[in-house]
Parts: sequence; C-alpha cells; structure tokens
Amino acid sequence: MKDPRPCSIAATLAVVGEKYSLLVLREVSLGATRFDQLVRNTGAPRDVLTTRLKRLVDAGLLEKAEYSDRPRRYEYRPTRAGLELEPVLLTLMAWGDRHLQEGGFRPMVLEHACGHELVPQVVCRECGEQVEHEALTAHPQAPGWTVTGPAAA
Amino acid sequence: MKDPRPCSIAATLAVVGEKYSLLVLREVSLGATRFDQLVRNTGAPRDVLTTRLKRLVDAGLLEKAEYSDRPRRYEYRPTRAGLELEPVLLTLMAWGDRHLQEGGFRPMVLEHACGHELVPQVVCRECGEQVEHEALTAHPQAPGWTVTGPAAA
DNA sequence: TTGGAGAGTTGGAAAATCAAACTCACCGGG
DNA sequence: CCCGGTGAGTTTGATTTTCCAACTCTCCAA
Repeated sequence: MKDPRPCSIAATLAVVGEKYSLLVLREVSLGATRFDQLVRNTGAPRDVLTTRLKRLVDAGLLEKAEYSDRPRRYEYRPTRAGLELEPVLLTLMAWGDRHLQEGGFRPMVLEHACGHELVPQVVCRECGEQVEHEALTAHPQAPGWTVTGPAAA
Repeated sequence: MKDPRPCSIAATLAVVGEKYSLLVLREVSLGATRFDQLVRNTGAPRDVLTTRLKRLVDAGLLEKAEYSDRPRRYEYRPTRAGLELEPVLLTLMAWGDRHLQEGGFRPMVLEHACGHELVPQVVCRECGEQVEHEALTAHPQAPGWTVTGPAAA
C-alpha cells in the first residue's frame, strides 16, 4: 500500500524522464550524435550529459560507436528502440506547437515522405479514428488497483 | 551561440518535464483528482506534489476546483489543454508496454469506443500512413540552426 | 612548439528531492 | 465536551542532483 501505480508510463519515464534525456534522443534522431553537439544543442552540462548518455546506452536506446581511433572518438547513435520513441517526441512537439508557440511559429517543420508537412495524429490502430479522451475507458490490470487508486485497502 | 536549440519539444518539457508532472496528468486524466490520491498513486512527496500542481495550474493544464467548502477542499481537474497531452501519455505507455514489460504483461489496458483494445499509432494526418523515422525530413526554422546544430557561427 | 579539437573529469557551491512530522479545519462518535 | 480521523497541505533537516567553470588527455596541423 505504499508503491505508486504500476504503469508503463512511469516505467518509460524512469528511463527517459530525467532532464535532457529526451532532448538527447531528439538530437541523435536528427543526426547530431557527438558529445559537443549534444552539449550545444541541448544545453546540458557536460557532466550531466555524460551520465545521461551512460543511462541511455545501458537501457539500449543509444549505442556508442567509435568513429575514429587515433584519436579515439565516439558518437552516440540511436538504436531501433531509441528511434521508436520518436512518436513521443512528435506528440510533445505537436502539443508545444499548438499551445506554447505564439503567432503560430514552428521552430521545426517536419516533412513526411508523402510530400506533405507532417502533422502527427494519434489514432486507434483498429478503427483508425483519432483518439479522444472521451472515447477511452481504462482497465487497470494490476491487482489491487482501480482507475482512481488502490482498491479498498 | 550559447542557447540550446529552439524547439517545441523542449518548450513542452519545460512545462511537464519535471519529475511526477506527467504522472499527475495521467492520474487526473484517469479521474484521480485529489491531493492524497495523487500522493499515493504517483509516489510524489507531498511538498513536491504541491509545487508541481502549482506549476500545472499556472500553465493552464489543471484547474483547482473546490469540491467542498466547510471543510474547504480542492481537487485538480485537467483542462482541455491538459487532456490534449494524452497522446504523449499514450505513446509513452505504448513504448513501455513494448520495450519494458516482460512477458507481454500490460499494467493498464485501454478500451477504445470502437470496441477494441486501444493500440495507439502515430500517423501523418495527410496520408494516414504510420510515421516511420526514415520517412521524415526535418526543416529547422530558427535562424542559425541546421539539423545537426548551429550554422557556421 | 604552440594551438586547437573532441570527449570527457573534477571540484565546490546552489538547488531540488525526500521522508517524516507537524498544522489546521472540520466531522462524527461516545 | 473530548477524541480520533480525514483531507490538504507546510515545515524541517538530511541527502541527492544540478550546475558551471576549469581542468585533463590524446591527438593533428601549422
């Protein structure tokens, strides 16, 4: 009766929820894979970046690849699992574009292979409809948990 | 030449990227809107929760609503803007379900109004195709920024 | 031989986190 | 009238993180 709700959101955030982690993923997805690029582009202090990179490599989201021996230098490439976090980045970006950017200015525009500017949408895989809050019903699977909290303790 | 990349992902994380903020959004979206529920269900220390709630209310993602005067008690309800972060929560959950939960166990199953279990997918609004990393091209709009970093400073 | 790059490490101050205890207002018995 | 309990925080003091600047170490190039 002391543990928080078991949840894949929390589990995922335990891996990528620390400050700068998702910005690192953003950069490596864009192709900025080197330490000094990550420092400049994310604004992370160098020591913090070091520990974030270690964590992301350990978690299998990045891999450290030598791109030059003599001098020995490494870059950080996203793994498939790392790239699969892109939907998270896209939905975060979409929300920020809509709610935070005044004047409709978008700091980054993404072009989809279909030829259009990408406006990401989250849909139900079965019916293809855009997912609305009102159309969802949650079913907690963990024993002792209901939608609002622990069952009558 | 010292600021990090201007980006809606970073802007959004500045609002909801601190520890527990997204878990609070998860809970209020589920219907657990009261202080003690949030403490139990997220695991946040009470004082931290207080500051997170203040921030989320100030940012317009939650609203504080009196549900009883005498004794005066408040709950925190998600605003429309708050609910619009659900796509982020859904994609985080999907990633965790796929990459972190052994044995395919899902701590939470969501049912869509169409009658099926929800498997969220991110698609391009124009063509409806699922978004793949390889199908994206990024176009930074901020002056001085390229896809890998600041332009030749 | 001096001067960069690039990729980190180190040191110490400042800020955030944590758990537990405490407050304050009220309610409902006994 | 007193007592325990609930709900929503606030306070306290110890522990962790963060932050930033400066430093290291390896190489290459002028």
